[in-house]
Amino acid sequence: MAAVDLTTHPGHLARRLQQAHTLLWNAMVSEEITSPQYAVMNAVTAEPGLDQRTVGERVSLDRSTVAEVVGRLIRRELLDKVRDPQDGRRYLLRLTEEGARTHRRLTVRAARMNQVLLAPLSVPEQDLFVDLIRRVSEAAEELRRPV
Amino acid sequence: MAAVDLTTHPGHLARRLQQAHTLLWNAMVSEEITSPQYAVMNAVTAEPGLDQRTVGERVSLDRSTVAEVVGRLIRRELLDKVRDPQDGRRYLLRLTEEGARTHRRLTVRAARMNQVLLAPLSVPEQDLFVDLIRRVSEAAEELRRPV
DNA sequence: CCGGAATAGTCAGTGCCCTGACTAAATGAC
DNA sequence: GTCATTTAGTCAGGGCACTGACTATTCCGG
Repeated sequence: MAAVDLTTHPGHLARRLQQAHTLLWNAMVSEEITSPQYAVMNAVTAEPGLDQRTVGERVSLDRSTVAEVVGRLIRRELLDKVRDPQDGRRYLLRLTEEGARTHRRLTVRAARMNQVLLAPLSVPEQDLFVDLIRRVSEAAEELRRPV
Repeated sequence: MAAVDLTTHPGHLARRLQQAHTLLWNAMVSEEITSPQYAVMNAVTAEPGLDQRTVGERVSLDRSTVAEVVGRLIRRELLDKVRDPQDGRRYLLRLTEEGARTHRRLTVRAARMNQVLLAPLSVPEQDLFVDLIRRVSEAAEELRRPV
């Protein structure tokens, strides 16, 4: 015995929240473009010409994962990658025409999906929820810094 | 332009919360046993002799993922798997001696880790936080049912 | 100017997570 | 009792996410 109730463990709940989100994303936003792919497109929309490392910083992904996601977006011709003439280590990222169109389309759908996802909470609870998650994950990110 | 602030998207925040949790888990609970592996061990502790499908139900994992996680726990000799003599389709799962010991050890550490993870929130906020995540993910799980 | 440190990206390896197709076993309707 | 349906588990394939080792380029101190 001595088993624990996992529904009191925030880590376990975070994983289930993620699952719920992915489920809803596939149903209401896109079956082809995933949420992390959208996040990368969104970062490049905000700051065209970003390099991969900085994109990773913006969306909270490590270099390897960014490289994979970027690779997939390029394969689908939603993203372009060119060497920085100023710094031969960097690649500069930019959305293609189709990438920009896709981003706009998904932005609308993602907003609708967020409403459905948070529908079980009242509006003030929704704001509180977002605030609490943000505070917890930001605090934990600090612990990473001094590595 | 027309980029969106991802810190208002609960899905994105959920992913970051997961990252934060994994980071803390590795630092404070175990580098070998992952949180999903612990969840499976915990389910088997609560109900020894569970089959894989039911374990998946208890910890919110699909059959394929359970099979992988179970496989890794068996390789580490923390778990045993035997055919159900009553039903030749099922495998019954049970912790080994070492598995039970490991589960007890990690339970203590996980409790400490949860405190650290939630430390940025006041105690009433912590309860609220857990309640809100639970409500959102449970509601989304309902949407899966009628598949 | 040159050589060592730092930086951007890649690659291999591990683990989580899902879907869809498949196999083997059990069930149940006739 | 037999055959179609359901069920438990496996497997292939795709995507996310990390670490640690490696390459190429840039930067910086002397």
